[in-house]
Amino acid sequence: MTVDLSEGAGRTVPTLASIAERVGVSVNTVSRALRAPNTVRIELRRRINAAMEELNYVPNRLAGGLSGTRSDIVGVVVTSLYYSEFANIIDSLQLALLEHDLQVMLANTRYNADQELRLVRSILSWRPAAVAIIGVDHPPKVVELLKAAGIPIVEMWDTGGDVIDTAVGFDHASVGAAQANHLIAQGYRRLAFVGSVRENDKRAQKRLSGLEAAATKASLPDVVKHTAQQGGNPELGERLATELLQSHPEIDAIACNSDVVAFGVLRALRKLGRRVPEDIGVIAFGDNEAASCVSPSLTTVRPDRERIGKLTAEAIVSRINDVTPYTTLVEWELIARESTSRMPPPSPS
Amino acid sequence: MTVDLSEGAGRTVPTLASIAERVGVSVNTVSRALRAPNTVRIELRRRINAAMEELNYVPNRLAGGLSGTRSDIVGVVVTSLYYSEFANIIDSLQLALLEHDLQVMLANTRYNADQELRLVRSILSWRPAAVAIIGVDHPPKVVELLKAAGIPIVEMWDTGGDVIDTAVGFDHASVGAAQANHLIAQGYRRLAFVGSVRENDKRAQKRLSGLEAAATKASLPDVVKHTAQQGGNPELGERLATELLQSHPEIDAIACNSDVVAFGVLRALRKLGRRVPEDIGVIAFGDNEAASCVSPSLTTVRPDRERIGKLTAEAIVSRINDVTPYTTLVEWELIARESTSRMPPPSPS
DNA sequence: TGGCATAAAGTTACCGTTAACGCAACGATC
DNA sequence: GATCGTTGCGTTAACGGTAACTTTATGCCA
Repeated sequence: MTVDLSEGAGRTVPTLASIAERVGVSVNTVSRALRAPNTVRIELRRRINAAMEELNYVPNRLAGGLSGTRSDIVGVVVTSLYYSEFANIIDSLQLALLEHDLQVMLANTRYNADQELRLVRSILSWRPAAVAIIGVDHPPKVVELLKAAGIPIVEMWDTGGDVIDTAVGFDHASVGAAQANHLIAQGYRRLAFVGSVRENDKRAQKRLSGLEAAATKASLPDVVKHTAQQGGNPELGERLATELLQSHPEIDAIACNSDVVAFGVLRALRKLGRRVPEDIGVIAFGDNEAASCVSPSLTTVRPDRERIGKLTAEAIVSRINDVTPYTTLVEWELIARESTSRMPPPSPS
Repeated sequence: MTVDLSEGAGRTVPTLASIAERVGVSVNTVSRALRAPNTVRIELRRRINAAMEELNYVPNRLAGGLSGTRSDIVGVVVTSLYYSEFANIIDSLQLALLEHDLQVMLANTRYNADQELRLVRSILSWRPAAVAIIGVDHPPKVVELLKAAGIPIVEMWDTGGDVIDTAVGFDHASVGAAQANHLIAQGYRRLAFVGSVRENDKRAQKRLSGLEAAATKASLPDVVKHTAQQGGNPELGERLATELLQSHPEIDAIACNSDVVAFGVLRALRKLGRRVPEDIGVIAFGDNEAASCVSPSLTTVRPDRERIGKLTAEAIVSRINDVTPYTTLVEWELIARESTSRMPPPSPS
């Protein structure tokens, strides 16, 4: 069970004390040379740095975090890592946090509420300086723990409802409404919704609700839903679309919960001989990197993931510096492409 | 600069001592109730657990890690988080580590060697139980630090060369060779290579070398290379392919460093009126989720990312338990699709 | 030249947990 | 009934830093 320290690595990992001894100063002086260099004589500082370099000293942040007041860890809790759904958020978040010497500790709940509780607990046990978490809907116990931690909590991706502390995201219901309205404007009337809508994916549910509300408002027939609990992928989209059109051949537009599912939907429609966008329109959500490259190119909604990551980092730093909690709305954009372009573009009169 | 503890959270975070006091036992007994429950009387244990529940106790792993011998952190160093290149590896790695209560601490070097050194140092400062890192080619100082840490180091994605400790990956040169051989078998002769090949992306360089070696071996003319240092995306692929065919119209096959770049290459070819696969073949690497959904569907190489993540977790656990270092070769698969299917499939005689 | 602010280094007391050790109470053994 | 191994819990000393405080050396000014 012990970690292997074989082949000559028998010597122990250097500590502040090793450095201090070697240079002939107290431990605290070495610590100061790191934290507050200008309180140590320049010449002594140089000798200390040389010793650190020589011994390959790496500070022990466990000890630092325990002793000091700062911990430098930011817990990041996402619901999925699959495909690029949240990877780009983590990417830009991590880059921005790096400038403040904050380290990302990652957890992935896979849309599982029990797992979420366990992982949040686990993250908190590292006494992070802040926690960034996907979504604003969490089990009560999770909310309780996060609140009790007394650290900044930034909820990402979604907004609205009971924000624990600070939020950086957008309103998913209005995304759904925009999807419906775009389809309607393009002349589609019999809408369907297809994709992976997991029990704990409140965002997907909100988008669907927004879509349905807009359809109702436009006096359209009820949106036909055909969803699954499993994760979204092209194969799922292909299957769901095939089944959907078998039972509901009248459908003339399919909104997909994600681009990846839409890719499969497009494939199904091709196999079924339904022309897109003439016979059926397809709209999705996510702006996958391939959305503009499939044919027909996919109309979708592009949330600005890089910006969410960057703004989340800013929010974390602000909150650590005692700025009051706030909510930031992040822009998203409906990108109309071939898969829904039934109407000729308005004449530029 | 201090963390906000506003609105009634004035009370301090509970510690083992709080629990101990409340139950009327020593701190160590509470600690034991967590670590070795069967050394504490069942009735007492129940009271301790009740107190923990009531106070929302979350153990402080900084303290635990400092005091004990175990640290429960696994540092994961990747070169990119963009798109799904490594996200799925992290995903399956994290899931597998979870079973052993190991927490992922993430760092992203963005193919920057200086950043890699800084991040490895930062990760090591958390005294992780192990480090998983993309690639087997690292700056000397990084290797030195990782070796000196005296913990299991698992290098992922690539193999060969000087492995620090343990590796889980595949040989990228043979991927390149397979790509070339597939193109050749399909009747293509004038090969080109296109994509993002960053200075620190040794894997891309190895694939390219393998491709060139195979082309040379088959007595083909030199592979025409048109690469960029920036990250790969469809726009890059579109630009590079357009430029390539302007200067080298004789090219009849393009190997791409990544699927995402290939998506743009396909778009460029469509715009240029070159038929794929008849006039030009396109092969890529990565098996992006959309590869089977673009048209023509993309021939590509699929590395088994889930398996790499899973096997890396296994390697970490094995190494922590003192199993000797080893290297695992992970399978990859060339998936022939429409973009290179110039030859009729061999008759099944 | 004495007095005092200031700079530079040392002392000491934690931070919250684990691990080694100690010790009392108890049942089994001969 | 003295000996001995268990069981169950308490005591104490780290772990490697940080921060508050103290001490010593130095310079400056009246």
